[in-house]
Amino acid sequence: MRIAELSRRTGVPIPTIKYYLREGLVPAGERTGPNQAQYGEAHVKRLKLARALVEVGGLSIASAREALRLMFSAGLSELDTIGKAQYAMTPAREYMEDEAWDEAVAEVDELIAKRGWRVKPANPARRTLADALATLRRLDQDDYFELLDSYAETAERLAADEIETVARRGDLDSVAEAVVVWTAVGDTVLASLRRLAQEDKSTRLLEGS
Amino acid sequence: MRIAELSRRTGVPIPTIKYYLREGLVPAGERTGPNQAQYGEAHVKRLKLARALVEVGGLSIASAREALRLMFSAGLSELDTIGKAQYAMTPAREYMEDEAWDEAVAEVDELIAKRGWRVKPANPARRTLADALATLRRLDQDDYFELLDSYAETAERLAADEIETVARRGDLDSVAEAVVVWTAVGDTVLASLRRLAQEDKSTRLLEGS
DNA sequence: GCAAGGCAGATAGCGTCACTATCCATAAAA
DNA sequence: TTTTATGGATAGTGACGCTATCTGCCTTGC
Repeated sequence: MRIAELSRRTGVPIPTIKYYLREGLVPAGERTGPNQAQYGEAHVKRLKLARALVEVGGLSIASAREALRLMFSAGLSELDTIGKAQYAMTPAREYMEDEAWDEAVAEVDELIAKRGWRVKPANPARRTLADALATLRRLDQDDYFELLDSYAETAERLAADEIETVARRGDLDSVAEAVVVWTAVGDTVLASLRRLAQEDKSTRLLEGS
Repeated sequence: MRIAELSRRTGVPIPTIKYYLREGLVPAGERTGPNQAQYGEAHVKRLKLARALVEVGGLSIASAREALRLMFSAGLSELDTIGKAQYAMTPAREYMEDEAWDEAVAEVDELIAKRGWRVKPANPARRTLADALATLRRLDQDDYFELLDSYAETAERLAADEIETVARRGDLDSVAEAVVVWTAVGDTVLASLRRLAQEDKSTRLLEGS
């Protein structure tokens, strides 16, 4: 198919497709002439995937490219490729390194140890979590920390369900795809559900008083 | 205190404080002359709060302003103000309205009904969730939907814990503050914990095979 | 009392990001 | 044979979150 059909099938405007091609989110089509190329189903899929990561998952173009690259990399049989794809999805940030930060880092390490989680030191989620906890401390939201165990418990159960479900898929390619998509879009799903449940609970609470 | 100390206390550069003042994220100081103003503890707190919403919560300046405005609004005794503050934190987006979208909207309604959640139709999380589910459908990630109940269950338990903890606070101002901060920063905490737990579970799974 | 520096407020500028528009030579479609 | 579409290159756009500069005034240290 040509670019117009690719655009129609995915809902992505042609100039945007060209941009994604330039940025390497979508591989080039098969050239059939100086100014002609053919695209296939793989391109449709890849384009939909790229859009989902950027639009729903909120990834930057650079992060999405990296995640997609790892996801489709040949050495995917090396098992840590999937983990690296996850890492690529956490954008780097600068952290304010004060006492609250040191404390938060220690707290994260402790939590991981307590849960017996086996997590590499390089996992960027460690820093992101520490930053969030440090922020809460700086805002004197101390009672939030009572909830941390409950959060961790919850996260663990979710992860168990997710990994179990995804492991039922046969091929590794398909597993890698699911991990990336579920991570990116799953954040949104979970956050939305949490907001809905919060509204319900607070409505009931206020009604009872 | 003057602006230099405000900057020192919060770690926010002076030009940025001036920008936030212009944008209404932080109220003006008390004027003591044509070009002098005094800031107090309230300004320190408000500034830290604004920074947290923008940096950790990822809110736009406009969303943060709205959330802060509602959070400190006089009519906070009207109970739905807190809910509105939540709504302000979900950025608006455009949705692709195809069959997958209609299906997803119905799915969300069904889920809410099944759970017995009392949620206003205006809650923007409904649309956000529908969009995420529609995206997963378009990517043929059908097995994800097996997890939805588990996600909803999880979200409900989390919300129950959160509301219970926050309700222990005495004054409504403090409750409103916690709701906004916990919503914004809590998303990050939960997402990070989920990633950490995922790495653990997948490490164990791969090791066993 | 007086120079040096800080301050509020206004205005303009900057850098990044994710597109979007234009142009060209060529190729396909009507 | 017009007309439209295409790939690739290059340049432009608009939003966003700051950041820099300027001006007239005030505070501070000597």
